[in-house]
This record gives sequence, structure tokens and C-alpha cells, in this order.
Amino acid sequence: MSSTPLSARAVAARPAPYLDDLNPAQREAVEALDGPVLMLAGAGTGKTKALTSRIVHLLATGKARPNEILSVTFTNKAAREMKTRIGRMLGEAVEGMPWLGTFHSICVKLLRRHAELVELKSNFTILDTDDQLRLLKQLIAAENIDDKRWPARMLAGIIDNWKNRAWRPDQVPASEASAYDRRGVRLYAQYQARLRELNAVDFGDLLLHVIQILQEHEDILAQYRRWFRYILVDEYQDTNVAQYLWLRLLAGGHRNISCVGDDDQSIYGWRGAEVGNILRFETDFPGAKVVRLEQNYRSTAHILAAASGIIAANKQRLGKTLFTDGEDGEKVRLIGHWDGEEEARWIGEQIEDYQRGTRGLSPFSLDDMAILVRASHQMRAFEDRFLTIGLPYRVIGGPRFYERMEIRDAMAYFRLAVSPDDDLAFERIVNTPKRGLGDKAVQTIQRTARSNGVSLHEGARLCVEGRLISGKGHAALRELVQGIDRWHGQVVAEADTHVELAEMILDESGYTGMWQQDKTPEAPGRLENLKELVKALENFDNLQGFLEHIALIMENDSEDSEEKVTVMTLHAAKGLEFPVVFLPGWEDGLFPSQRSMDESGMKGLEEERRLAYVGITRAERICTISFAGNRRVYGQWQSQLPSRFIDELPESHVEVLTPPGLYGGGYGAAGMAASASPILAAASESHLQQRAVRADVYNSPGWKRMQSKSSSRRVAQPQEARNITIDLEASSSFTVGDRVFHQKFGYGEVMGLEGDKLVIEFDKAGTKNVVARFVVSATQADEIPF
DNA sequence: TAATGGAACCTTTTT
DNA sequence: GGTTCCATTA
Repeated sequence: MSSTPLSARAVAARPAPYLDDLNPAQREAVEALDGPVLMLAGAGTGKTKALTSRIVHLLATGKARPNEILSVTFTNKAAREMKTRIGRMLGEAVEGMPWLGTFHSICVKLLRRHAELVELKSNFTILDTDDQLRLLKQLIAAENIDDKRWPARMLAGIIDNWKNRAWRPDQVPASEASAYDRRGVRLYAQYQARLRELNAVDFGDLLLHVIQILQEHEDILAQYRRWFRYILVDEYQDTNVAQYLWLRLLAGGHRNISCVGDDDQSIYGWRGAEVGNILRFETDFPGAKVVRLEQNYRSTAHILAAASGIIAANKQRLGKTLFTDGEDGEKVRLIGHWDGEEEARWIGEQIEDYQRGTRGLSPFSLDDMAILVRASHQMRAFEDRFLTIGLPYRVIGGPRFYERMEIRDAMAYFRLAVSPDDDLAFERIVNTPKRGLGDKAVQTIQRTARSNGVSLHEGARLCVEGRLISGKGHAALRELVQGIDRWHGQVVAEADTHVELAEMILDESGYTGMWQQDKTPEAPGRLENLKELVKALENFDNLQGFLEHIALIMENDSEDSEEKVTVMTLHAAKGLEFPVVFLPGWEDGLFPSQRSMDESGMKGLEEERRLAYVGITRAERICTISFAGNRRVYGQWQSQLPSRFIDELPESHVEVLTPPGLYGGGYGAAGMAASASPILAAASESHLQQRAVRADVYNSPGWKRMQSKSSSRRVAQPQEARNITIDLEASSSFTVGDRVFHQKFGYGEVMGLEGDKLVIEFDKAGTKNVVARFVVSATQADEIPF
């Protein structure tokens, strides 16, 4: 940890402009340095500002040195943001705040120091969900349990849940354990034992192990209590029981803990977050000072009023009254569409309008606009549309870079080079690329390894020496074993730079070759990703450091300078703000999500409502809510009802827009919305009638069946316009008949040209109109170098 | 052992 | 509509 210690004196010598920048409530929260403090900070009330000012104040007054402040956030993004802001306020880089980070990253640091106390070595690996599932699958199979009745995913969920509540296998209450036939607990115990054997931990363990260490070793606990003189917690409403226990342990001595949170923005209940933690703060820490931040600096009055109107329907809340001194601005805009594709098309046009400047508004940058969806599958419609019209966009929270198959494969090779005994990594790549080592060969290796009490890598070596593998597998395995030895030797000897080494590994293992020969549409993209992975390596000193970093930071933050519209989930949007926000897909069953309501009833619905609140409050100036009457679900067209949350929007703060296009349909939301002038009322009325019928049926067993029956009425898919002008003289560099490649749709053949657009018949994706600059000729695509 | 085709699942949300 | 997991075939 390189540390450029911040000199507290240097800070104190300057005046304290950061205090003058605060409103009275914020200032009160910042200046109450000692003892427990709870900041109830509504959306857009300057929560991060208060939090960072508080840190600066601690430093400036000399109450604490940078390394004596423990500051916890939930996401790496939030941690980074805070570091940047503190740095800006102090006018120097914040290298000296080693304990500002996520719960998980801080726990890794602690656990590395004390690993041996929980029977781990300090170089333990951190498993991700994928590893976790494969491990559980093996255990389930070994127990001869029907994996249909006990899918690994379910077991992983159960275990996760228990870990969130800080239950180790022997601590799972009988009531819980019996609900799962006692098998759950047994498998949980086996899983933990296996992790220990592998010298590995999962995400939940990071917290759990540290809690155990702190509980069982008073001296260590005392040391950290002395060490962390001040504790700050962001997004306190999202803490689960384990995190809560962790905090209580560390804050137990001096009680200098200050938590910031907003019960109205608690949207992680499904992940074990306990709103109860925030509601209980004053009981847990008697004498706590509670400060409310209620002045909103982000949104216009109309947007704020709409959000407040929605959240008011929730029963379980502490209650806050947000206000703003800002202008009224535009009302929240509401519009219904015929189907999801129409919705995407319309939003695309809106974005282009805002970009140009429309309705007397000055132009917005694409960076200023975001589309926030409930579920990630909604993103596809927008991606497709934006690719077609050539609108630059960025997707946040999609399938993440480091979770992609090729990246994980490559990482497995790196892991083996660093520690050849990493069995999970070995298993992953024994037969990738194909080496003729099938199930039988792998079993032989496993058996050999187990009976000799060695790792798979060593087991494989024995197999080669004893000629236990037949045919071509023998030579291939020998080569792999030797390869691993060689790469490991390089790591140890530090002979080459780690970037060169990485390239060499991917090359010699045949992994790059595998994708170069692969002719599927994904292959070029995967090669690109591998290239990016190697590039990312340059930012680290060695492979070990890289692997360490990646285990915790599973995000793909490729910093590109081009302006782009952001597409992401509502969950991912928490803490962010945008001048222009689109909230599509406000339909019952989608938002609020049916599953959430089925699983958690009223509690689930309230969480969904908070999600709606989070969504609206992301908007600074313009907020547009939309819904579609028809939507494709699992490839089947379904008719949809507008979300019940739309009824809850306060009418006086909403403007209903008339959808474009033809709407003769007698039913479907678009028809309703287009009908008369007090459209909202009309839409709401028929909506409410439906609701009245639904209210009593809702919890009945027949509900789901009825729901699926009534809604699976098929609706004809709107005919797409098909007047394609074929212009052979277009200035495009493509001609009809060219083979081309598209990043998303794969390979295809050019069927026609139309201005800067091409009509392409894709091998897999069908016929599409695509902007020419999004495709390359197929021969070029084959040549993407590594 | 690898490749193919079909059935069955599926979509919340994430450190 | 897509993926993943299987059983069957080459």
C-alpha cells in the first residue's frame, strides 16, 4: 500500500470552505464528530457531500489520521467517488485512506492478515458465483441427491441467505434447517469443508470469517477498535445482518459510528438487507444523534412531487418530507405504447430530439441521458434499436466483462500459472481447448489425485507418468502439465513481464488458437475481449496483483470518451443522477415484478415501490415514464396492463403524452392512452376496475394460472415496413452480396443498401437494417489480431 | 470423445 | 427468444 500520508496539519492550516458549503442540517451532521450519528438523507440531499465533508473535517480537526478512519460503502464505484471527492476537497490525492472501501474489500484485507485463525492460508482465493455453483454441483452429485429437486442454484441461494444472516452451519436454527429436510445444512457444512480444503472463500465468507475472528479473539478485536477510531457507513439501509454484526463489533468500544441511509431507498431486501438495521439504530446506539437531510438539490419540484406521491403509499417508513427551492420544471411525462419495440423506437427518437435541442430546451449531451429498466432483459430492445439507428450507448450491469466465459477461462490459466495447485482452475481448463480429455480422463485424474493426496495438477502428472490416459489424451495432458510447470516457473523467476507472460500462456495453451479457428459469430468478439484483458493487465505490477483485484471488482469500466446514452437497471442506478431519465416498462408483472410480489407479498411490493421512487429521483430535469400494451415474454406476445404505480402518480405533476402512430386497437394500453383527453383518468379508471377484480383473487392459488391464461392471448406482431430501396450507387463501401460481420448480430450477407444503412440478412439474427459503420467485412473480422 | 438436436427451463435485482 | 442441459449419434 503506497501511502502519501495526508498531513492533517496542512489541511487545518487552511480555512474550512467545506463547512461554508453546507446547509444547516448537513453542517450539523458533519460537525457532530463523536458518538453515534444517524443521517437520514433523502434522495439528492447531498448525502455524499455530507459524508465526505465529515471525513475531511475529521482530518482537519486532527481527530483522526487518514488510516484511522474506517469508511464503508457498498460498491466500488461509490468508494472511488468518495476518494475522488475527498481528494478534490483537500487538493491532493487520497492515497492515505487505506480503509475506505466496500465491506468486501476491507474484509479481504483483514482476512489476509489473520487467515490462519480460520484455518486458511493468507493467499486464499475468492470464488465467484460460477465456481461456487460448480462446487455445489459436485457435492450434490456426490451425495446422490436428485439435482432436479435440488438445483445447485437453489442451494447456493439458501447458503447465501444463511451467510447473510451470519449463520455458520452449526448455527442455522432448527426451524430453518428442517424446512430444507436437513440436507441443506449438511451440504452447507460439506461446502464449507471443501472450501477450506481448496483454501478458498466465497463472498459471504469474507464477512463471516472476519466476524468469527473478531468474536473469538478479544485481543484482535481490541486492537482494531483502537485502530479504527471513527467509522462511517454509507447506504446503511442496505446492510445485512452479517454486516451489521461486523459494524457493531468494531464500533462497540468508542461508538464513534456514523451511518448514512434512506429507508425509502432500501432496494436490496432480496440480498438480505435489513431495513430494520436503520430503523433500530437509535436503540442499538442509545443517545444517537439523528439528523435529517431533506432539502433536495437534484430534481425539479414536479419530479420530486411525483416521487413523493409514489413513496407515500408505503406504510413501513420513517417518513421524510423532501423539499426543493428549485424551479417547477417540466411535469413528469407519461406515455403508453403499442409494444416494447415501439417504446424503444420512440425513446430513441426522443433522445435524438433532446440531443438536438427540442421544445425550446437547449441540447443535451448523450451522457446526460439514461434509460433505467427493472430487469436486464429489457435492455435488449434498446440495444437492438440503438444499433439500428446508430445511437451510441453504454450498457451498465449487463453480462459483465469478467464474468464472460473467455475471460474466466483465461483467468483460470493465469491462476494456474500463479498457483498450479488451484484445482478449480485446473478443472475448468483441462479440456479447453479440446484436448481429447473427456469425462473418463478427468475422472482418472481426480481419482489419482485423491488417492495420492495431491492436487489435480500433480495428479495429472502421475497419470502421465503412469500412462493412465489412453490415446491422444496422453500426449495432450503431458503437454498441459509441462505447460503449467513452465508458466509457473516464469512467474516465480519473473523472467518476462507479466503482460508478455499472459500472452504467452494464452498462446501456448492453444486458447487463442481455439477462438481464431472458431467461426461462430461470437468468436471475434471474444478475441477482442481477450485483447482487452491483456491490456487491463498493464495496470498491474504482476499477475497475482491482477487476480486479487479482479476477484473483488467485477466491473468493466472501460473509460471511453465518446458521448453515450446509458442503459442500466434501476438497482445499478442508485446513487446516480441524470438530467434526462427514461423509465420504460411500467407494467404490472414487470414492474412491480410478479416474482417479487409472489415471493414477498406486501413487503415485496413496497420494495418495488421504493425502486420506483429511486428511479424517478434519479432525474434532474426531465423524467419520462412509459409502458407498453404488448410485450414479448419468452418469445411469446403477451398483453400487459399498466403498472399500478402509474395510478399512484399524483395527477397534477404528470403530463400525459399522446403516442404517435396508428392505434385502432380496442384493448391494450396504447389504445387506452390514446382515447380521450383526460387520458390518465381514463387509463387509471379502467385500470382500477381491473384492480378491484384482482384484489381478492390476488393471493389465491388460481391467481398465477389465471394470470398466465388471461395474458397469454396472442397479439399479432405489428408488420414491419418493408420498402427497401436498393441503391447500388450509395457511397457505402459495401455492395450487395458482401459477407459482413456485426458485433452483435454476427455474420451475414448484404441484401441491399439504403443511404448509410445496409439491409443485411444475418445467418443467425435474421434480416435487419443496420448502419454501415457498425459492420465490417467478414474477411476483416476473421483477421482481428490478438 | 465431440457434435448435434431437442426438451426444459427461464428473467428480477448484486458485493 | 435464448440458454442450458440432456440423450443420441458419428
